[in-house]
Amino acid sequence: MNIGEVAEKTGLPAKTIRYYEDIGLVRPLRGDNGYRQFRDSDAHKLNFLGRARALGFSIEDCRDLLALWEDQDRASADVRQIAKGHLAEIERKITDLSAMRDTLQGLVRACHGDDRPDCPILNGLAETGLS
Amino acid sequence: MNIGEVAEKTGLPAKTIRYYEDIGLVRPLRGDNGYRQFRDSDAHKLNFLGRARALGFSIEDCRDLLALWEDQDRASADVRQIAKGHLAEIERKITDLSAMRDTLQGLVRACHGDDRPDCPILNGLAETGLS
DNA sequence: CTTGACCTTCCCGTGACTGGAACCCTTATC
DNA sequence: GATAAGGGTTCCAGTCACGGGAAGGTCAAG
Repeated sequence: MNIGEVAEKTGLPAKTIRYYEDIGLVRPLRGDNGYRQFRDSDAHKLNFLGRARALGFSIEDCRDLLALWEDQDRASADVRQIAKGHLAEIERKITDLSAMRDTLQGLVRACHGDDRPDCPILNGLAETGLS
Repeated sequence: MNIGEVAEKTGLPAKTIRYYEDIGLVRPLRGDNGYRQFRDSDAHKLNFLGRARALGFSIEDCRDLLALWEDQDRASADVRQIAKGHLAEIERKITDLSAMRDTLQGLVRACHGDDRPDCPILNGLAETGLS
């Protein structure tokens, strides 16, 4: 099938699929007209990639996961290792964002938000550790 | 003061400070030797920028916040608007990441993670919406 | 034969920096 | 006066994972 069809099936933009070929994640055949010809196995790979990306895995993680997926002799421990690492990263981000949210919420709540210039948000941002 | 000193005071890397000058967020003077000369007001601006960036505000938000900070006749409502918009963005990110975490946690828990190839994580990623 | 949808490659831009090369200035030491 | 260390300067390239758009080739329908 052509790139448009596989794009629709996988939900990935054609641009993204071309990019994935560029970096060697997928290797479709080529027809006489130069068009990419995707096999079912290519579509399944792209589907896998789309799901992994949607879970926030980096492209390099995806590359490793794909290799493990293809490897019938893999150890599930290797997969789990990658997933746990990524999970930790996600949790770190959530922690960071939650801290930002809490601070920002405090400032927003303290600000009356009218047409006067007095503003606890700006005061909070201007707080100095400078000597 | 020179860039090294203001970098230490604000906690921002010198590279970042040069970048901020490049994009017009701060405009230090120049000495006869070509070195940037930062006034206290520059250091305070950079401190403000560092705090706003640490709360995840984009550079363009920072630019607007800085302008409001400098404007004695600002309306605090304008500041609050920016902050609330950013807060909503943060909350959206937290929601997205939490969904990823939940899915991933489910997969990781289901995976025994030993030397056998059978792996619920890979199975989960391979699940297809393809016909 | 033409139209329009699809495909191709190629190059630039994104955000917010970071790293590195090549070079200049200042200060201290020998 | 020479030299070395530790500042500073500019400029260019790279990051990550694509997206936009130009210029052009291909295919099916009318």
